[in-house]
Amino acid sequence: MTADPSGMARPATLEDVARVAGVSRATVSRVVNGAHTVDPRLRSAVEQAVSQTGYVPNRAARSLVTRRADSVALVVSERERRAVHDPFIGRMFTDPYFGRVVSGLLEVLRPSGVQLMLMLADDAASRDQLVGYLRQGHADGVVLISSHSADPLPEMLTRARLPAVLAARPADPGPPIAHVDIDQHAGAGLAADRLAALGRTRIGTVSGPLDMPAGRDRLEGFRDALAAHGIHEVAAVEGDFTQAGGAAAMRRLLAERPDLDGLFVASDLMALGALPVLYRAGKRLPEDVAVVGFDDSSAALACDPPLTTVRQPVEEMAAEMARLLLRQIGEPGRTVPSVIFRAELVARQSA
Amino acid sequence: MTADPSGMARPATLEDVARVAGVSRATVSRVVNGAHTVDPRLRSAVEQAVSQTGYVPNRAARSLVTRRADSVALVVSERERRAVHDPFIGRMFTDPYFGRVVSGLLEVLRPSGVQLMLMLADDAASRDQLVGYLRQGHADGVVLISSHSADPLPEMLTRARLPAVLAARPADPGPPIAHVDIDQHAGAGLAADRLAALGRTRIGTVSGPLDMPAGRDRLEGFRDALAAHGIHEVAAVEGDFTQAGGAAAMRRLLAERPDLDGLFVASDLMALGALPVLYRAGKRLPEDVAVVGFDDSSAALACDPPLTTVRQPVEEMAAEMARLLLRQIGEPGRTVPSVIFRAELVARQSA
DNA sequence: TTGTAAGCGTTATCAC
DNA sequence: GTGATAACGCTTACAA
Repeated sequence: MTADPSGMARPATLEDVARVAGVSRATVSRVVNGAHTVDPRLRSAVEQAVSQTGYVPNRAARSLVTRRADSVALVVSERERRAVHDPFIGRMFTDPYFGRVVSGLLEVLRPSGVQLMLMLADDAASRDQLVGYLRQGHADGVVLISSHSADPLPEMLTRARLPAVLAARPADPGPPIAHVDIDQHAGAGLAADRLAALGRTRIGTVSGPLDMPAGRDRLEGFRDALAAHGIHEVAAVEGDFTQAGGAAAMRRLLAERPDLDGLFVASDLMALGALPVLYRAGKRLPEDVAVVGFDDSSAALACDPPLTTVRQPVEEMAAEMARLLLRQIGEPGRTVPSVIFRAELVARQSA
Repeated sequence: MTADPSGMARPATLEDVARVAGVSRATVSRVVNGAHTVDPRLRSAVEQAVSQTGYVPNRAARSLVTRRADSVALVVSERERRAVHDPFIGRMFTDPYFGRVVSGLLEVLRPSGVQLMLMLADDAASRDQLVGYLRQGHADGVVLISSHSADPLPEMLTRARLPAVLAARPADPGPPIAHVDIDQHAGAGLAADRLAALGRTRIGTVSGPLDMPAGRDRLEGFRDALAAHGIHEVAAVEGDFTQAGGAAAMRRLLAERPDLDGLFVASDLMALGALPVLYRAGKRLPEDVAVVGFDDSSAALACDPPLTTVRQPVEEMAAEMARLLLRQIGEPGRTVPSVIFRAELVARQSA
């Protein structure tokens, strides 16, 4: 950063550093890459030259020869956008879940010097382009957040032999691809246990989309645990994991089961939409209706009263995804195991 | 994608395509880059060879020679993390605002074939590293979301002559750097107008952090407009733009001004935290207290009743940032103007 | 342990 | 209009 009077000088290259330090390019390269086979005296000369010139490696040049990008892509895969209703792309981006994933990924990626690229796939063309980029080594691997189980991307990534980790269990007849998830079935069971422990018997649930493994698993887990408590009848309506969808589903559920006293909403965000509907119907929480959510996202605290919910440690899970991905990138061919986290109930005041 | 029996074959290069098409590398490069100086017959031969081989340009190689990365960085700049309370980095990531920005940026960037990298700067070391990367051409420009006005990054980017656009007005004695913002002062005035029109006179406000231009401008704009309505006394407490902070500030405000009948909360997220505090104090909305928020984020709809608020078209603003940045990248040296959007009141049921 | 030199895949400057 | 050919900045055998 020192000798830069012209203001817009060309960034220093390995060659420049070598000249200043009085060694060869190769030696500088070794020092920069932390090789152990360098004379301590030369090393410190090089290190001084590096800071004197403000040298930073050119990633494009490095990438070209190493065939690694030192970056990974966070791919958000969505259904095709609905032209009219969604003026802007990426519904997922405004879900609190997304930010938590980013935070967890960066926690691990940053210390490793790996950059994070953000990509959106929402139709066949964008998926093809995406896989093309990745096959070119533009990114070394993929963390995939998929919003629907018919998504062809996991299959495409597997076939292209690209390191990838899914942010949820893949769809059932899917490729064997590493993923990080919580035990959705058991987690939903905790919600059932809670309602049963409170003596609630007239049970309803706003489920997630049933074409997503998470939606399906939570509904089944809830039902199974309820059955174990001797409750076999449960009114269920399908939501879409959005707040507005939660409100709409709640209205239908209430029409179907006006006397309900125990409610499981399969995501906090949907609960945020559902609660006002309950209030408008004259219900008090938790006296009239005990409500349990799912996620333990910021939406749970946004509820009034604060929502009792099933905690999903999204940041930790994302950090684990990053670790799995880096390992997979580091040891190509070796398949890494999936990791399933345990869910736990966070008791607050709604149930 | 056709001739790929080995599964993990080396991606096709320009050379490969040239061989298949029976032309030179240079011609293929011209076709790929859309040059007009190529014979239509050769062009179509090349195009066929491209799709036959599944060729995708290697960005690293291209970058190396063009000195452009065809990517921009979304930099989130935060104060140093507080070791104990924040187990994970990037508080900004979980703000609904962040997702909206991403969505708006991608809307413009994607069609331009420009990738988005996500970076976090939260201490001196990370800032230096960041500027180093960028000076190396690792990204062509920066969209900066800064969470505090003492942030040295705008200054650093300006000095390094890096194309950059700020997601808000820079701090007052700051570098002349392009930014996109709304007219915060006028926007907050709309909130004041609304409360005045409703006949409210015992006014309070939960402001944003006063060390941020947005926080300061909204408070001043609110006060100035109120004064124009003949209301000169207003109780103000400082919040931090988070939900928990909104709740805490609301408690202090209520202690100071228990009889208040008109409230302006400088962000919807803070309002989400403030409302339950009001309810617990026995206030009804909007009868006892009329409340106006700011942002028109998803949090406004999460409020019960739905929050009357000042709309900030974040997605559109982010799209504009992307456009400004691309223009700045395309015409180096030329400074682009800043863009100030108009705020508007969205009337719902809280005021 | 250090230096030399050969690429990595692309664009761009030339002659043709 | 097309084709050689020389960079771009780096890593990595291989030679010394």
